Amino acid sequence: MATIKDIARKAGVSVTTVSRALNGYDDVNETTRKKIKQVAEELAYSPNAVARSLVSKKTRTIGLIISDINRAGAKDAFAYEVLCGINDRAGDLNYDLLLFSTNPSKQMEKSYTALCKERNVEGAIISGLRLDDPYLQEVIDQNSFPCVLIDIPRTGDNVAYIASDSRAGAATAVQHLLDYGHAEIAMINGHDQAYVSRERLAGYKDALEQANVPFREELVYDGGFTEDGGAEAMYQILLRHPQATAVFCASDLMALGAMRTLEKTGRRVPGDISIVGFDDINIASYCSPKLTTIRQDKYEMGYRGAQLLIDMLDDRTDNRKVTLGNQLIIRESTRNLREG
Amino acid sequence: MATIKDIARKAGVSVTTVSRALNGYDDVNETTRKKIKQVAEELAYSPNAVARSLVSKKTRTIGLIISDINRAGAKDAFAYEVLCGINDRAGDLNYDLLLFSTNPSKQMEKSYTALCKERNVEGAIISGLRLDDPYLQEVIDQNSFPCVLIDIPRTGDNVAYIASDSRAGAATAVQHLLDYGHAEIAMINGHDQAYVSRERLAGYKDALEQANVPFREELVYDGGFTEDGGAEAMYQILLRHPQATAVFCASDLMALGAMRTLEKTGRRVPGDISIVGFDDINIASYCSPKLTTIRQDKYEMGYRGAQLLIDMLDDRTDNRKVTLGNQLIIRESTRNLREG
DNA sequence: CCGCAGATCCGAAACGTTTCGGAAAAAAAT
DNA sequence: ATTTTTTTCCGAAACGTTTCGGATCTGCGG
Repeated sequence: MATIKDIARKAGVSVTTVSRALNGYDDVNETTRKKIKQVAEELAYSPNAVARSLVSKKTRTIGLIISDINRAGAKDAFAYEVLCGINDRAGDLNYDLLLFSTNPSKQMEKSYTALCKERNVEGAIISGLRLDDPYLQEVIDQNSFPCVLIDIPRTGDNVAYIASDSRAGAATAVQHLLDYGHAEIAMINGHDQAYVSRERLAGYKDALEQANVPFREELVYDGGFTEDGGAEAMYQILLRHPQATAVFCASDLMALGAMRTLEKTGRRVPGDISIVGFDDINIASYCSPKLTTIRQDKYEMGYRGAQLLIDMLDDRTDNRKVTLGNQLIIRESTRNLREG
Repeated sequence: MATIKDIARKAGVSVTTVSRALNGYDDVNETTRKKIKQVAEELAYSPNAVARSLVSKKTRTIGLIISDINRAGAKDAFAYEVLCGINDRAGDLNYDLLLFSTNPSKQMEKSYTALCKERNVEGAIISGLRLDDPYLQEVIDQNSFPCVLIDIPRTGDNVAYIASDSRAGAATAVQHLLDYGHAEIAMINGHDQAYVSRERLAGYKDALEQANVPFREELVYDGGFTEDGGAEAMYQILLRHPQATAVFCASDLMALGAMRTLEKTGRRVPGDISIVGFDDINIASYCSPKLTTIRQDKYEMGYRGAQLLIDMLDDRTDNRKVTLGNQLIIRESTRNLREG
């Protein structure tokens, strides 16, 4: 590996000059610059970013802590789409992404903060954390690097977040069912350590209240955000609330599980029961019946999240909260009881 | 940011001792070690990985060049699943992942080799490259870091690859159609700069030859690996080869496109035409009819690819080629003409 | 001929670690 | 009491860059 010193020696100049020549400073004669560049070429010189970072204190790297990058997350490609958004925006602005090996199986020995500090990333984007994550608070309190949280509404001096408006989205979903004349609407939620679950439950209540339908706690089940959990919750609903005509699911994956249960037990969707999901995952528009759902723009979350982080890095913003809107996509899984 | 020097000063020892104490060397008195650790704690010391890398020449980082991480790739989550596999294995072995910002829009100014060398990654995994990628050859010829290619069958001193056996997989798929009594089988391929396309075409020919069915070039169309491309290719097939009773698609996404065309034109799958795909993407088991396809274990590709790379890093293997088997998954999109 | 401005270059320090080769002190062996 | 070993420590160099503060040289106006 040729270094700047090798070039200096061979070109008969100092390392200072080589550095300045290669970095385009203007206090170096064009002839020497040519010469230096040529020598660099001959030696197949490649700058050492590690050494550079050490002195410049810049790594041009964004740390990524995405705890839901795993096999299970392949169906709803939530993490993936967020990642794509981040990757695209970061790429535009010439930042590389450092994906930390957060090992979910054995508990981590190092905090997220420690990881980021050690590696000198300039900022970090964190996604997929539970509210009870032991290291979350430390991230929020820390003050050494800017940080963007995805779907976790916490802010700090150095911490911003980007989230989709789960509450309004859920309200829209339930409103849609109410508009279609459904009165007894059950809900399959995720789990109570997810921010989005809390919000979606709140949205569910909002819509009911708006329509003067009393909220009944017993109509809400947790499906843990998994397909199997959704399927299981649906069984409970069928058993205990046979009068329910609609179910609002806090994720499409759980909605898919619920539909599986309904199919197995001979119910028709939306004939007997209407289903509305949340996310608009890819499968939603291919399954049968096609799923009515609330679309979240996950790519946009990543893209805007990366932008937000970089704005913070450059001190270009004081904004610490970004909320994205969602959209109701009506497909085939909901039935209008008021028509025929 | 407290450094090792600060600790040394405050603890009244040399930096050498601090370094050795913190790194668990045994030539330091346990009392001093305690003291040093305590001071480190007080100062909230966090080691600087950049400085460490500079001298140790190790970054414990694997470079990732995955050119198909983008929005379009969300449906077939190929890149995603591979990434998950890599992430899991790399995480187990305590490597972090550096995702390079390969900007596909504007042509890149730096080669993959240059990126990896500059950042001092210990090795790299490359996926999603076309055979005519201008920088591919350079990677293969380079000798400065080990590299694993995914689905690109090229090797070198420092370059290994992992691929799924596309040829055998394709042959199995076509064989399945032949077994079901189909005689005129069209094919929708990807594009000719993809290795897998070439292999799948070869597999298609293999199966035909095996069954003494003459290969007819005009039955093969390119769909560019996109859903729309598949839909378009299907129109061509319907128009020009109305006798075809089955289509083998080189990807599930194109198969989905083809089914869309068939539905629009009033054909029934598998009643009128049988379809078999390739990949087994998530949607394949949810769409209607459910898609018969060849399953590739993409997660496994990533996982084993990471393992292979790390083996190379540790000089633990001479193996430069890994091929994974595929599996025929029979669902609902193929009809057996021999029964009823 | 002097002084000065601009152009071009360089030495040395700094970034935060690791590690080599040895030194001082304490303990053990002779 | 002297030598040898062991334990514990440290100085200094090295990794490959950037950058600060000059130094040297050239040409020009006065």
